[in-house]
Amino acid sequence: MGRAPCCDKTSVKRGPWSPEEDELLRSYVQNHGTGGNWIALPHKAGLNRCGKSCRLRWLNYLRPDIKHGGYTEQEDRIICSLYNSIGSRWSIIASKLPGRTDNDVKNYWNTKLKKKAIAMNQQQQDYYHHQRGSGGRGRRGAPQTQCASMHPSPASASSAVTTASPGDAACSFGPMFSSPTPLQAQAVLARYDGAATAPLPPLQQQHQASSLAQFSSAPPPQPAGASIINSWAGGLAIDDMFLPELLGVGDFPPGDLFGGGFAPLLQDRASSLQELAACYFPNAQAAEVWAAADHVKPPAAGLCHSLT
DNA sequence: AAGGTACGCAACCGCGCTGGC
DNA sequence: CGCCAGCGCGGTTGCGTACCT
Repeated sequence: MGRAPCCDKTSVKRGPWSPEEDELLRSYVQNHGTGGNWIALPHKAGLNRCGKSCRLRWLNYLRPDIKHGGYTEQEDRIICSLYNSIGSRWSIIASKLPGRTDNDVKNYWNTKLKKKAIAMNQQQQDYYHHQRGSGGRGRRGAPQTQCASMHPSPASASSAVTTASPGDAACSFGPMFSSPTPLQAQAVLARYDGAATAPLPPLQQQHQASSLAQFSSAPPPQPAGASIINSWAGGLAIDDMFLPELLGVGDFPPGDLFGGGFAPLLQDRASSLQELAACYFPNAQAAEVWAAADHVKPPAAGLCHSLT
């Protein structure tokens, strides 16, 4: 037996909204608010629509502060960085972009940004192979490609797999990465947020120290031919993985990072790192609580407030 | 100019979570 | 404590339009 539908789909209108319906919904919400009950709202507003449909229409289209299109390079970078770090949690990513909705960000990623990232990855791989082929020393540690940075965490692995097209082979989003463990995330947070945060309990300090040591250690030797992709477990810290993209700096070849046109927006590396860490947890204590709860994903509430 | 194809986006679907009872 | 209605989210679908042949 399946889940009961939220409304009688045979008796409510579906499909595109008419301007009249938009106006009805807009005026009702502006005058009365949602009343905390979207299911009852369409009846009160005189709309022959499902409550969920009304909610979606309002949140994604009618809300007064909504922006459509015209994504800036800064927004691109925020999306890419957050996608890399937390996966396809569009509502969280969208919450960092004023005026953007999760649906909008999701569509933008799926239709434009992902291709951009894939193209850049290919460019970087070509560059890397060229460097190796020409006997260059290569870059510090294992080469970090845009592709690597574009791999979502396993939190989104399933969706990433389903949305990847066959043509994505050059950057096949797959479950290649293991997420940072809660303690690792905490360690990363503490690494950049340390001075301003309260000391951890002794046991947590011990765990954090070992986690940090593991997390921050140099990557193990990469087997030939398998060196492109690094993993959390391989020793890449958050900043190593995608901070250069966010900052638009680092030892990346010219021309990468979406054409290299991203001027550094965050000049101060330390504060940038803190902002990124804050995308995971509001503070070290929150990270600790989360770690103690052994959650798989960072908590949805309170994320990334520093970027808003 | 017409038909086919690709793309972008709005909307829908269904599941997990949460809070009230 | 369990149930259930409602909410919120991510994934998917389908339609309109732009572009190509």
